[in-house]
Formats: sequence, structure tokens, C-alpha cells
Amino acid sequence: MERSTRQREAIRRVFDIGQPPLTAQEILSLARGEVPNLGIATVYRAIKALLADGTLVDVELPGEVTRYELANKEHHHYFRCRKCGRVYDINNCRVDFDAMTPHGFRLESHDLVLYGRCASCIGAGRG
Amino acid sequence: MERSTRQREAIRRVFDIGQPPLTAQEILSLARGEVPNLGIATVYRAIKALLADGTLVDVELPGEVTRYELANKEHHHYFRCRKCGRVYDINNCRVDFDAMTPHGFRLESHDLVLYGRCASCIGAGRG
DNA sequence: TTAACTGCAAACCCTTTGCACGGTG
DNA sequence: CACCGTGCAAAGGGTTTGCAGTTAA
Repeated sequence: MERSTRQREAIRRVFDIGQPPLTAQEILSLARGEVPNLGIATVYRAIKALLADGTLVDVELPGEVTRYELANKEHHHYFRCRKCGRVYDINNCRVDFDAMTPHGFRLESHDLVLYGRCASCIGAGRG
Repeated sequence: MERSTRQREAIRRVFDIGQPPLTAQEILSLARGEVPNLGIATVYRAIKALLADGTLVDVELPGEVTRYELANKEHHHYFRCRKCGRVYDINNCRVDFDAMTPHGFRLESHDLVLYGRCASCIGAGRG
């Protein structure tokens, strides 16, 4: 991120309003509010730069396209609603994953995704 | 899987020798031992059929292409070695994920991947 | 001014699909 | 001998890259 451009600032600002993890397409749609003819290639290039400088981290949910979120969050996991597809952050990770690690293996990190129905989809009625 | 063909049998047999989760390309390479000019499309079609009839399940590790393994295993998770890239099954899942689920949400399932170094990569020396 | 940035379009990788030929039951 | 299954190649979806025009510094 050397130069400051309208495009990059718009993309960066997308994350300033407490967004859940976003796909490149979602970032594009949101940033087009400020820069209407923004191109997807520019989004990907900006994402790459923001990943490299540590501003963003990628969120890879099994079987889905990569999402991105601000890196300055606590260690956390995700809950994906099977109905609406939204992804929520789960902040309490109080699990002893070391107990699951085979003897002789060294555990360094873990990824966890919970699946089910979110409160709004349950509240909205059957489904 | 209606008809039994050389291709389908070769693909099915790939999994009979205790394979770790395999990518479509790996399945192709292995099955070509029996059917040299096997096409990748046939592999994908066979995988789809084997997923549909419950023989295989897909294994989606964050940021990687889909892998496939036999479905007749217990509920389990994966340990991916950051050095050699191999994926191991983790069979003891005794975690109370419900405790991590937000109020009002309904937990249906979960995916867990542990990352680190496997025993052979630790034993092999520095790294 | 001028080198980095942008948007478009083409290229890529993985997966799926259309089609005519081949093989199973 | 009907069809399903196969291989090839083209099409799709997401991401990356080449290029000429644009713009920040």
C-alpha cells in the first residue's frame, strides 16, 4: 500500500464498520458505494497488500470462497448459519485441543467452524 | 454408480488401501496405475456418485482443494502437518462445542483442523 | 513529471458440462 | 442393442496477470 488512492481507501474503509468476514465480491459491492466503477482486480490487489502488511487476515471456511477480516481481533472462530449463510465470530475458545493432539505431534494452531442456525433464522420461523 | 466399469472400479479401489484424504488429482494419478488414460472428468463424475451413495465424504481443509475419503469412519477431525503437508485423522473429539455456541443459536455440526508438526517431521530433525 | 495504480480483458486453476464414441448388461 | 459411461475439449466460477491509460506525489 504505497500510494493512497480513492480505491484503496474505499476498500480499507469497508472494514471500519464492524463487518463480518467478507468475500472479495462483497468487498467490491460495498466499496463501489464510494467508487462506482471499481474493478475486482483492484480489490484483489488491495486485499493482497492488506494481507501482506498485516491489516487483514483471510478466513477460509471449508468449501467456500475466501473471506477477509481485520487482523486486530482476538483469537476467535466462526459460526456459519446454514440458512442465511452469514458468518459470525465466536470469541470464547476454551477448548483443550492439546488433549486431542496425537502423541509426538506438536500442535501450533487450529481452525474451528461451527455450523447450524443463527438466532435470526430460528426466530424468523420454520427453516 | 449403476454400471461397473474398469474406471469406476479403479477409482473405488484407490481408497481400499488406507489412504489419507485425497484430492481429485491424486485419485487420478493413483487410478491411472490401472487405467492409464483415465480422464479427470471421469474421476469427478465417479467422486460425485460415491459422495451421493455415501461411500465417500469430502474433506475441506481451509484454503485447499477438496479432498475425499471413505465415509465409513467415526466422526473425526484432521491434523495437517505444516512441514510435509500430510493430513492425519484425529479420532478423539470430546469437546463441548455447545458451550461455545451463542445464545439463541442452534449448533448442528462442526469442522476442526489442527495445525502443527507431525511426529515424523519432528523426528526427522530441525524444521 | 513519472512510476505506481487502475480497469479491462485475457489467462489460470479447479471443477463441471456437452458431445460423439465406446462398452456394459 | 439400448443406454450409460468415457474422454476430450470447451465452459464456468473465482482469482491473477498483462497492458495501456490514469493519477498521486
